[in-house]
Amino acid sequence: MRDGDAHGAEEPASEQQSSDGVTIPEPQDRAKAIPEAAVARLAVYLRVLSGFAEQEVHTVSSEELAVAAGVNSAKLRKDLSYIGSYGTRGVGYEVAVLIGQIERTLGLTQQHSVAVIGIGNLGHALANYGGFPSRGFPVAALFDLDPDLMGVPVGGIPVDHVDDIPRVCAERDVTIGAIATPAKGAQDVCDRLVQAGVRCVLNFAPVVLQVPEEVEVRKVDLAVEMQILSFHVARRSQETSESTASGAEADGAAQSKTRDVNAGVNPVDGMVVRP
Amino acid sequence: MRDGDAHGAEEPASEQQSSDGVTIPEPQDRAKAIPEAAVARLAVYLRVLSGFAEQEVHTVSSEELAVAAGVNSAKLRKDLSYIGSYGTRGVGYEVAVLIGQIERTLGLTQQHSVAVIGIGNLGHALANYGGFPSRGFPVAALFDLDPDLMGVPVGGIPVDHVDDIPRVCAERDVTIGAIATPAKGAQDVCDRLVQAGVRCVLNFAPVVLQVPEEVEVRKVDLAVEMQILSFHVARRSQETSESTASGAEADGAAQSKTRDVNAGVNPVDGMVVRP
DNA sequence: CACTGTGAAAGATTTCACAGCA
DNA sequence: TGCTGTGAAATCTTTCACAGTG
Repeated sequence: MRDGDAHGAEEPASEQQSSDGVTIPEPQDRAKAIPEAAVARLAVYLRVLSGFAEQEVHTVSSEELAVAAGVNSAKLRKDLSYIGSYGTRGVGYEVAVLIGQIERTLGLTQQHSVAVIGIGNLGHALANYGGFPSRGFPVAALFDLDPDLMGVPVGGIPVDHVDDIPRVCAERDVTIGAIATPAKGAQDVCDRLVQAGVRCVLNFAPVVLQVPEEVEVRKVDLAVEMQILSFHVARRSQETSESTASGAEADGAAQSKTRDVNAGVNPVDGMVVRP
Repeated sequence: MRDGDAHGAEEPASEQQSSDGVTIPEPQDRAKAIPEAAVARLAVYLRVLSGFAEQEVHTVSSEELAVAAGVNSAKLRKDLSYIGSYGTRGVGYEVAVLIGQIERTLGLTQQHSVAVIGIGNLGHALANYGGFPSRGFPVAALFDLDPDLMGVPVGGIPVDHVDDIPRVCAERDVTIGAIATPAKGAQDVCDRLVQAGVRCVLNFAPVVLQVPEEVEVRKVDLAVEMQILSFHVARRSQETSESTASGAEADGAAQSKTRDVNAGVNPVDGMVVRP
């Protein structure tokens, strides 16, 4: 679920409509027409497709791609239909074409420089995360409060003071800020980022950030994820009642050791690099 | 969001219905009746409420709580209505009561031991994350492949080898596994966790895990979050067209330095502890 | 009177199922 | 024939708006 996004107000929406009142997917508002939920999945498809490309797989059917991405094929086809018709009936999709189109749709053709604020464990992990640069998100700036960290290079980039956020972000053309500070400092850091013209924030701090409506915030909250899992544990143990025949045994196909399809996925994406 | 969840099949749903065919919210399936989306938000309300409790605020209205949590008050009231009627009309909610009821609903009255697999930067961050133990998720076991790490304590817990997952998880009664390994190892680690009886997985590796249907997986994927942000940047810069009067200036109330409401939220939740 | 709790409407997302094309 | 692309139905989620209550 979703998942977790945190922006209150909606933009005034200057709906582009054809004169007869029916919204048609013209180039201009094609982007606007894609459901939020589908966008999130497109990013997943992109990763899976990269895996296929690496294994020299050139064509996939909606069914294959759907299984690899963990969704059903109808949903996948509908999602892809939002970005256009790039499949071949009776055959499937060309991996390279689909990658290109999804990248275009997600705006990945241009680079987005990232600033990481809060260089603790998580900040280190983010600064070193191989998946970012390789996917068009170079980490361009690091910030912290700790005087001992100033100038210390982490993942090749020297740490600056949070007071320099406006200057440094402007200089290095930062478009995304990743807030990995403790809760207390998060809103303050966020305000500085907004001042500096950053319009996209990825918030790891356990706080609901207050931002002007033109700023997009996405929140990653570990405690919340845990609690959602906890809810499901609780719900299950509560279902001690009937162990329905069909429910008892696993789906056979589902459990299998290290499935081929994802086995070699994008090695550059290794999550963790030790300091 | 939202967020992002990743479980394919649904359970066969042995719907409890009253004999006349209308589903009534009996204690048994009360949990089942709560929409997935509402569960995620309940966890957020819980955090905000903890903040209020700490500031010695004993009563909140739906409006206050909604603002602090970044949702609208109608949604908040509906969400709370799923867990029961604990408000007082004309007054609001008692903070302590609400905290208790949400905790009960989310199954937080019992502890859930967590195992972290993959002790790199992210693993360190997770092992040291103060928000877990304080919220009923003690980190009880750490695993890695690296021989140099075996027995080394991280956040007070010695690292074990991934081969010992079944034994150690059973011994320490682990219910949640947090996979912070590189992509390659993730499915293998996941399989071992499932073998060990773990039914809840928080997956940070950029892979779609294949699991039996009784296992719940939640995925946190940084690259995907970035790409969603990228999409919104792209959409906006595409909207170079009309700069609608209302859209140009910020919402006044929204932007304000370090809002009171969240200023002192749960200090124990500090995201990052330096090694 | 102020605020909760909730049916019912509106909107968004998912699923179905099949027409249509290579 | 096999698979895509997509209207239409089903389902889930949000919002509205107001009756009901301490």
